Amino acid sequence: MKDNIRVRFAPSPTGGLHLGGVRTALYNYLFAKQHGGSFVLRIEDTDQGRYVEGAEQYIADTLAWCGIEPDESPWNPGEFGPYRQSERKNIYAGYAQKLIDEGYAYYAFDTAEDLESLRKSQPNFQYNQAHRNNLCNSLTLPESEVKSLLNTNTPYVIRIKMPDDETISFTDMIRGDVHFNSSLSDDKVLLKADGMPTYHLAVVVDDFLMEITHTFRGEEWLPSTPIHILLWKYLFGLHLMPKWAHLPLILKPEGNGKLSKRAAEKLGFPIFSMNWTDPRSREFTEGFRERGFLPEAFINMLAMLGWNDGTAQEIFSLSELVEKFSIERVHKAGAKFDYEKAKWYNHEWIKKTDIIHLFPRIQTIFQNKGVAIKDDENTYQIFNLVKDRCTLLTDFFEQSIFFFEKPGNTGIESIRPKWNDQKNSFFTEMIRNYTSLTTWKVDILENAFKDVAAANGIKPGELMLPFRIMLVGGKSGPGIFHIAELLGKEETLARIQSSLKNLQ
RNA sequence: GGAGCGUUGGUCAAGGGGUUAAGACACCUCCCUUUCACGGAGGAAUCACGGGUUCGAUUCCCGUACGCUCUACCA
Repeated sequence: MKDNIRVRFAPSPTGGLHLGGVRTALYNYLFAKQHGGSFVLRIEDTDQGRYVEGAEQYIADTLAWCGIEPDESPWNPGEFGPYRQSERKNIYAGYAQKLIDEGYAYYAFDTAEDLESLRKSQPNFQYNQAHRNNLCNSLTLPESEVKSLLNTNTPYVIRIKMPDDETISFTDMIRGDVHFNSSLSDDKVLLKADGMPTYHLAVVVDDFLMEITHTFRGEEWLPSTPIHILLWKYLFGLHLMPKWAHLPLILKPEGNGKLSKRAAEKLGFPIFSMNWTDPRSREFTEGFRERGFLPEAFINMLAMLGWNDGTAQEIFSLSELVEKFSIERVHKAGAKFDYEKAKWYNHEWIKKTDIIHLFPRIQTIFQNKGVAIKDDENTYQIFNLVKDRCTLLTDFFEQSIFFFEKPGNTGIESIRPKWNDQKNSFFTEMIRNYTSLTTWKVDILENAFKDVAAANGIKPGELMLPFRIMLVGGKSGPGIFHIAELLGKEETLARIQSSLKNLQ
C-alpha cells in the first residue's frame, strides 16, 4: 500500500490560471504539506487544439508567486515523469488495449461528424447501451472487418463499455456517500483518434502511475467520477484508488453560475492571478498581482472561500493554513465571489506587513508611473505613515505622491475665496518661525503653528485646511504636521512660499 | 429532458433537537481625528417552502421549489 501522501494539481494549459484553479492548487498544496506529502504538478495537455503558448509558464509563475510550488513538475521532475501528458502519449494505448482485451472497452469507427448529426436529429442522443449496437464499432462489426479497418488505418476511438444498471458508489471526503447508476453515463471516449487519451483515461492512468493518494478537483468532475471509478476497478483495482474530494465552485457575485472571465470583467475585478495576454487574440486581462494584491492576501482569501477552521479567525498565513486546513471542513455549496471582501483581506495584509517587504513592489508601481523613489529611511517613514489607508499596493501611489512631487495649483484655487490679509500675514510669519526652527519634529511644528495662530488671533481650525492644501494639494491625507515633518524643512517652506506667491 | 450536487442575513459563514442563531465584508448611525482614511462603539438584516418524527425542529426524515454542474474524439 502507498503510505506517502501524494496529491496533484492537473491544470490544462489553455490560458490564464483563474481563481478557482489557484484555490484547487492551494488546497492540494495545503493537504500535502500538512501530511508531509508531495504536491505534484501535472500538465493535462492532451487536447492539442486548445493548447495555448505561454500558459504552462503562467501556471508555474502563478504557483511561484503564491508560494505553493510543486515538489514535482515538468521543470522539476521527480521519479514519476514525464509530467506533461503529451509526453506520456505512448503509455495510454496499452491500458486502452487491456480494457478492450478484457471486454471493458471497444473500438468505435463512427466519425465525429456522424455523431454530431445523430445528436442533432435525436434530442438526447448518447453513445450508450441503447444505441451502441446500431453504431459502427467492434461490438457490431464482424471481427474480420474490425481487423481490416484497423489494418487500413481507419480512424477510430476506443470507448468504455458502460455496464448496464450497476450502482457505483464512493465516499467523497467533502460530500459523503454518492451514488450513480452506470446506465446513465454514455460510453465515453477513452482514446481519441489522434492517439491521445481523453481526460478520463489519462487521469486514471497517471494518478495510478504517479501514485496519487488523494484527488481534489472541482465539483464539475463529480458526474464523471463513476467512469473514473470503473476504470480504476478494471485497470488497477479499487484498493489502490485515491480518495476523492470534489471542491465547491466559485460563483459569480451577481446572479448565479460559475465565475467567468466575462463576469469578472463586467464587474471590474480580476479573475486571473497575474496579467495575461492571450497570444492569439492579443486580448489582455489584468491580474490580481498587478491590481495590487499581496500573494499572502490572495491565497488567504482563496482559502477562506469555501473553508474555515471553525473559529472566528480569518487571517491566516500559508504556514498557519498548512497547519489548520482540513478537507472535511470544506463547504459543500458554491460560494459567490466577493471582491470587496477580497480587498479587505489585502488591506489586512498590507497593514500587518513590514514596509521593507512591500517596498520593492511599491517602487515598481511608482516607476511605472514615471516617478523614481529612493530606497531610504525617509521613504519608509512616508509609506509607514500612509500604509493603513492603502487597500491595494497601487494605493500607495495615490496616497503618497505629494511627498515626491509638488502638488499642482488647483488646490490653491479652493482656498482663494476665503483668503485674506490676516491669513496671509499668519503664513508669512509661519515661514519666519519655521525657518528659525532647529528641530523639525511633528509636535514642535504643531505647537509653533498654534502659537503663531494664537498670537495672530486666528483659530487654528481656519488655518489647517489652507496649510494642508499648500503641502498636499488636496483635502485628505495623514496628519498635516506629520506630513510637514517628513516633507522636511526646506520643502515645506518652499511649498508655503510658492503658495503664498500664487495667492497674491 | 436526465442525473448528480447544493440551499443559515445583500455576500462569506459558525452552529446544530431547547441558543438573545456567533463572527467577518458591505450598508447605516455615533465617537475619534481641527481633513480624509484607519480605528472604536452601536444598528438594521438570516435558518427556501410543505409535510412528518418529537413535548419541542433552523438542526433528523420525506417531498416540493429553486440554483448549479455534467450530459464532446474539452478539460
